[in-house]
Amino acid sequence: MRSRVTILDVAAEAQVSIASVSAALNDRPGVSTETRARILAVADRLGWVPSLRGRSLSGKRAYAVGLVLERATTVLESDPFFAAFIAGVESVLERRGYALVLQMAGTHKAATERYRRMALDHRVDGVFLTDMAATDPRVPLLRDLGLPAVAVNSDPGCELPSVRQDHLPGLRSLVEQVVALGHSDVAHLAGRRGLIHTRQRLAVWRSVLVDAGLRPGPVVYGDFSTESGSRAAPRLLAGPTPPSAVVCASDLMAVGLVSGAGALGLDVPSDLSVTGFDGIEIGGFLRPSLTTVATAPRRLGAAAAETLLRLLDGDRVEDVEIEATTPVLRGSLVAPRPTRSVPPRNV
Amino acid sequence: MRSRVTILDVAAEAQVSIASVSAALNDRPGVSTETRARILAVADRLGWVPSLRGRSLSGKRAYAVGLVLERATTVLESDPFFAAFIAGVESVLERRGYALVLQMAGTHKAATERYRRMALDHRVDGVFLTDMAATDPRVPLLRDLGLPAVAVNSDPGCELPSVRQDHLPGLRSLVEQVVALGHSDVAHLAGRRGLIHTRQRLAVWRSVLVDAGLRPGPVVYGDFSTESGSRAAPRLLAGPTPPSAVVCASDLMAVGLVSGAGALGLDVPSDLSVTGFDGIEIGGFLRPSLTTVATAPRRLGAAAAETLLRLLDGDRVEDVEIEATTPVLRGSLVAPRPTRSVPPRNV
DNA sequence: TTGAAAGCGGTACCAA
DNA sequence: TTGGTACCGCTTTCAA
Repeated sequence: MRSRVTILDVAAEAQVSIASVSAALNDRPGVSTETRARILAVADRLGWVPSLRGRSLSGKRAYAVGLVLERATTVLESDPFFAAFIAGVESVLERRGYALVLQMAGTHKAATERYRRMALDHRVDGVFLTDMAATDPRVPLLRDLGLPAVAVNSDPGCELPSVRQDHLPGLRSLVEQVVALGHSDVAHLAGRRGLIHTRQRLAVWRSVLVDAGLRPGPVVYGDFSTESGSRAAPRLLAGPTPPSAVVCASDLMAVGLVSGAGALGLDVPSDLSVTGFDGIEIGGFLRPSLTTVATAPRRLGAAAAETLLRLLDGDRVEDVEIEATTPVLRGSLVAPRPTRSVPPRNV
Repeated sequence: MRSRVTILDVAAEAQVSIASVSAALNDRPGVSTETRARILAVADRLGWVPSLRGRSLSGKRAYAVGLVLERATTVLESDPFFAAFIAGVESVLERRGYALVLQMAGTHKAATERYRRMALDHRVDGVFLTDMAATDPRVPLLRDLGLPAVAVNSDPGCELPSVRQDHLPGLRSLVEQVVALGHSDVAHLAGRRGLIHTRQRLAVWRSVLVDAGLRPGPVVYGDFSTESGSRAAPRLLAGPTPPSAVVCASDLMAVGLVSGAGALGLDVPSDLSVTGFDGIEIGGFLRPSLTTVATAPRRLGAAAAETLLRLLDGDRVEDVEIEATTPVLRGSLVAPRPTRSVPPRNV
């Protein structure tokens, strides 16, 4: 683990001062073209790579950004957003020589502490905020800490620079499709309480139904996990007049709900239509295949990283909005069976 | 972003030298008990957190370790190992004040380059190696770079310190169960060629069948993705005498295979039994529920992190083996239908 | 037990 | 265009 070669070695070998080496490497003015060429050649020959440690201490930059994932481990393990988002972030960071520091926290409190430490010990230059809550305590925290941050899918009024993908169009169009098929009793399996997108999705679901002159069906909150979807089934479907369709706030919950419905003797889609949200790959391979709303976490990650880097560069940044979500109609959504309790008119 | 408070402030406030502050904070001898207490009290009052930058430069430690994930983005997005492994790693790192630097690479070559850079610019003190190939070029690379590393599920002969979870017991027991149910024509949907665990799983599948006096069925290689499982269906099942059971090297491929079989008019489990590997949560909620082998990526991650930290501390480390995998028998595996081509003896 | 001072590997200012 | 040099914030000798 000897990295014997430092800027001093390069300077000596090229017979210049370290100041010149630094300037040459960083493409700063003040070095003649030929000196610069000589220095770079020597650096290359010696295999010199500037040490991040020295550079960080001196330059006041960690060349790293942070992401704290805050959710229960079990949920996280199958989370569809996570990996794709990070892949998008990484694709941008890599080109700029930045690294991603990933941390996980099981609780709100733990996550707060991780952010605080990352800022205090200067491990990162900025962070991403995902899973935004309506009144998110991390926003004032980061302001106090002076740590640059980019919020992902935050509320429009959020004071932080934000990147967003509009959930509404895809979901709205999906629920409209549900209504168009003839469903009049449509329930909602919502996400975790308090999260912004949980509210957004609930609001859209409700508004489409109301606009269609229908009464919104029951709402049950889950936590995005398959397990929570399964658990929600009895509460959602056990009544005397169960809904004919359930719009779920995540694909995993939708899968769980299908499973839970099956345990109650209800078949999807013949007895019940179910839709998800996220567009996880596996949804297309299930039986029935899962109707859902396709999201683009990878592009969101890339946009978030670009915004954060721009912020760190001191550029003015504006909120970014990537293309909206789109509905994906598949087998788990069909027209409802004719209701038996309401006899046909022409009898 | 002013962290005005440095070791100098603490030293001044406590009226001691910075050397004493450093010694006190790091629990080193050479400071009297009362001086130490006073220093710590002042540090606490001032809210001083030692800067990683100064510490790293001086102490020759980055207090970070790296993980380069090397797989196609699409596969990664639904990878069941990934998130859980990282969660396990993080749970250990966090307690020691270490951070995880996560990088992604789409190709072998890109991954190699990321490892090289991480070592050369001293961003991390050590790395994890996952998805070990039989002759893994990263092993000599890291040796040359002098970067400490821990291998995950490597070959027994691997020169690197390793943590492993034995795949064999769970899979062996599962295949035995398949045979015991009466399947005599059992195929295998293997993982990516060249990976160590792909070979291991293939070998176990084969040996159980051979030991039972059966001829191993066809083998098709996939890439662990759902999509690849679906694509494998025709090759695996389209022959004149399709197998009655397929043992898959991953749950996602198993799900894809079930889907692909359905497209060929084959129902699981009535026409075909399918088993997976990994034990992803969603498997228990599918129809039919997925028979699989449960793995423990989280504990593997924790063990890997502990081993790596020990290695960085200069301690002697021995390979770690966590508890073996276990089979999980569920609905996708049933006894084969009586073969029609072989008439019952008692006719 | 304490403190002064020399690094660690860069960046950047200021003279020459 | 160059080189000398003072930091950046901490760790770690080595004297006092």
